[in-house]
Amino acid sequence: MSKTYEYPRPALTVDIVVFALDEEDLQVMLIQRDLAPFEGRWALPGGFVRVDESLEEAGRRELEEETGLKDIYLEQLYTFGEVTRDPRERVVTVAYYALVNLAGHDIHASSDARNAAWFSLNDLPELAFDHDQILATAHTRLRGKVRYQPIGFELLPRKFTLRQLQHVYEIILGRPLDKRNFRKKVLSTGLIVPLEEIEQDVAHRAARLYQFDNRKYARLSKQGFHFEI
Amino acid sequence: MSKTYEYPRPALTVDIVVFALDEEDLQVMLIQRDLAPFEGRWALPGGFVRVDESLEEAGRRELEEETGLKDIYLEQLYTFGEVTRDPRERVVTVAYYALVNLAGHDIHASSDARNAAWFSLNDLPELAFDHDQILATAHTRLRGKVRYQPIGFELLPRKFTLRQLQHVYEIILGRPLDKRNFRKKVLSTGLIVPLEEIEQDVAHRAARLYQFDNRKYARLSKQGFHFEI
DNA sequence: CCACAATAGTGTCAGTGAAACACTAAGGGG
DNA sequence: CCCCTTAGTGTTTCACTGACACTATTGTGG
Repeated sequence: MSKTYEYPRPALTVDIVVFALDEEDLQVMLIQRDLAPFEGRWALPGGFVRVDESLEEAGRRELEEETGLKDIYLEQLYTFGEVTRDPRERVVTVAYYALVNLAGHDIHASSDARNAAWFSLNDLPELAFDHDQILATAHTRLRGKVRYQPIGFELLPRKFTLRQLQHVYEIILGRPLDKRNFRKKVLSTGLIVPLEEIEQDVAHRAARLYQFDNRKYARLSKQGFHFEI
Repeated sequence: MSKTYEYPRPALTVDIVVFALDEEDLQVMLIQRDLAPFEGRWALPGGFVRVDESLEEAGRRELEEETGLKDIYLEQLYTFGEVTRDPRERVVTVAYYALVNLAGHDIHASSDARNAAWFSLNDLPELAFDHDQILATAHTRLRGKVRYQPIGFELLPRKFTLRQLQHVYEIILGRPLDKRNFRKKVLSTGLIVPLEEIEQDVAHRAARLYQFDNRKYARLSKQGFHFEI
């Protein structure tokens, strides 16, 4: 299986920043390393790109192998290629970020028996390699992107209340939003459709459930529509 | 110099989309290939990443080797890694885009004796590999980015008239802008400072020259300032 | 069953920014 | 000196943003 090349090549990996949301704040999925270097440190899930799979395929495969997550929103973030970012040898990594809703997915211990866990962005352990930098880049991108692309929905279940949606935006943007203005703006896009359903098992007036209209968004996007919160 | 690895590795390259502007439209720098595959076809400048240089260093090195361009605005675009994008073997490429002003740089034939030339985006030859896709991605990014980051200046000489600046925006955005509104908006940022100088050798009333205040922009950026046209 | 607690849901007004719009000023060329 | 070309300048209208407070509904507990 070994292979010889005329010139030395950097190793190529993918790393994935998986974001989720709980009541309090943004969470990120980390894996505890069981090998040197950085043994015992927490790191982003990821691994080597095989020669017969695309970068995104590699990202999805590694994510499922290490955390059990699949069928999630995944987008390329940036490629990190500083010469010394890995102490062993030259490693270039293509970073992706992913958004999941905590309720919809089981996160299980990885197949490699490594430890996988969610961490609040406000309470992170020290990370291996340059993963703190990758994470910071992902966080910045998320904050920027959420304002002009409808990706907030990826962090929620398919049916959600406007309160939940506002909460998503408040946590990502890091500031409170006005309820009435938020509802006006969101509904005025026509992309959030009300359902004939209300939330269940709450100890107060139940809120109406809404759903994001993906097809309408796809149609509008092609016409140069510009979503904005 | 050859090297053996336990597992096969994709080759890693960088490709650069260099934009410039003439009176009419956006131009891109292409190189005519003198080797198979796609011999004789036009392609983006680029080449292999060495193990002892970062990705951006590789991009700048290749660009200077192949086109003579240096000290220009360069930013990472996207990493393309489809399995079959190169017919020879698995090649992953980190794409960058660059902005230059035509007047300020000499573009010379490459050291590899390959042919380098500017092409209008509206009149492109067929490109090698997936370079048409890379170019399209770069064009989209440029159009998006120009609206909320002051990169339009990179396409102009250091001293420019407001007419020239408006022209840059009109060509990138692909639509005419109102002269008075444009001037108001641009000047209201305080980042474009008037000089005690006017343009020379024009057959009509000469316009005042302006200059972008990089230091002020850097200062404002840190404070979360949001440039927008 | 009634009072309370908790969240859902709704409209207006003021201020700000965006877009539309046309004329006078300056300078070179013939 | 007339003409051509581009520079340079303000106002008004309209739409959108942000600030702001009360009533409605439902479950809980005494």
